Parts: sequence; C-alpha cells; structure tokens
Amino acid sequence: MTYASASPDAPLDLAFRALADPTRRALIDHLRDGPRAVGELARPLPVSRPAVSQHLKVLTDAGLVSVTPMGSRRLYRIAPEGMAELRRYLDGLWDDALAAFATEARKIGKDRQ
Amino acid sequence: MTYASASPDAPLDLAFRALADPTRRALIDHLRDGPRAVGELARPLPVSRPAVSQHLKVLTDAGLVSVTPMGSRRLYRIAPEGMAELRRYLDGLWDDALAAFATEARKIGKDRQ
DNA sequence: ACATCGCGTAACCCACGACTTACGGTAAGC
DNA sequence: GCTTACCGTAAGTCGTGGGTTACGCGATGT
Repeated sequence: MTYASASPDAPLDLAFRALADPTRRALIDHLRDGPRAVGELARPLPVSRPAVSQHLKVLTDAGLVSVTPMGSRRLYRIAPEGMAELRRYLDGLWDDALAAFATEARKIGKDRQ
Repeated sequence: MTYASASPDAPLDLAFRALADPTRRALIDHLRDGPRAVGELARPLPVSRPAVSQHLKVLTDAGLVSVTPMGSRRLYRIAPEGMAELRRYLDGLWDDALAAFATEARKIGKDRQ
C-alpha cells in the first residue's frame, strides 16, 4: 500500500530532502535542547548566516521546525508532528519487510518439501 | 547528545540522502512485498534500467537494501537493519523535542509566577 | 559454439541546490 | 530620530547528482 511516493512535493519528499543535508541535520541537532535564534544557530556552523536562514526555510517548509517571532528575533524549534510522519513511514517499511521475509521463508520451506 | 552528524559519509547521511530521491523511494515501495530483479523494478518506472541500477547502488551503499545474485539475475530486497538506525534517530529527536517543550513550559510557568 | 538475456559501469550532459555577497526591512537602545 | 542588532530575500557562481546512450561481461538456452 501507499505506493507512488514519487510526487516531488509530497510531505514525505520534503521531509526526507530536508534531512538529507548534513548542515540541516546539524541545525536540528542544535534545536534538540530548546528553541534557538538564527544567529545563535549560525555561530558554531561553518556557513554564513543567510545560508542558515535558507536551510531553516527548507526545514519549515518540510514541517520539521516551526518559527515564532520574538520581538526582533525569530525563535526556531522542532515540530514533532513532522517527524511523526517519517516514523510512520519507516514503521510501515519495517513491517512490510518483515512480512515479506516471512512469506518468502514459508515459500522456500514449501519448495523444499 | 549525538551532536555533529555533519560527516557526509556517515551512515545516517547516506540513508537520508538515499531516501531523499522519489525514484529511490518508489523502488523501496516496490520491494515492500518481496525481492525483485532489476528489470522487474525498472519496467513500471519512467526511467531507464541503468538509472535503476545506479539508484539501487545508492540504496545498497546506504544499507537500506541487500543483493543476492540468483543465477544471471540479481535479487534486491529491503534490509531492515538499515531502517532501524533511522528509526532510532527519529525516536531520539522525538524524545528530545518533547523534553525541550516540557522544560520550556515549566520555565514559562515559573516566570509567570 | 553462438545468440540472447540480464545486469553493471563508463562517459557525457544538464538541471538543481548549496553557498556567497549585497541589499532592505523591522525592533530595540541611546 | 538615528544608529545598531537581527533577520529575510535577491542575484550570481559553482559543484554535485540524476538522466541518458554505449559498451562489456557472465549466465542461459538452443
């Protein structure tokens, strides 16, 4: 089930593409212990601040982080609902793969009879 | 914890980059119900067979699928161990995000006193 | 032995994405 | 009001990755 995840703008696609970049995963790892502003996130990273802004836009478009303007700054935080979808997808893969293994093993056993 | 996932050849990076492509996710979706050969996988897809071969190489390098030569053909199947790592990563994100929310909510409550 | 099938690899082309610098706009501080 | 922080967006460059065709190799069948 749930075939044809080939639409390039599907939420799953946006999420996986967002997490494919190491800089963006580093940003998410920094957001693990609480909300952060852009300059705060950019300081330890080896890229410029505008680059971080662009990465954060990709992450928000993917639904993985959320923004809340706090005065002159913008606080980014992890959006757990976005990752729930990824977990569901991987759980489904896991289950189907195990089921396929089971039926295949059963078929081999029957052939061996 | 588990900071600095910025190494471009780390297993997590290979796995996310592999799943970032819609064609590769379509391949995995076709492998959900059992092992398949390359030509069998390429037929319903809108790309050529060599392209499918290259995608399968990316998936095997990421540890998400495994190959077993069957005579003249090569059977590809899902490798569940590869996805277990992704699930662990997402589970950790999930937990940390919820913990961050909790401490932040507690801090706000204390400020409001 | 020879033709055929199934597959991987090499070489090449083209599009996209990651990064930079430069600029503009809004909130806070003096 | 003016400056200074903080940030997003625009424009441009450059590397990488996904696509193709062409080719070569091992296994299958007649």
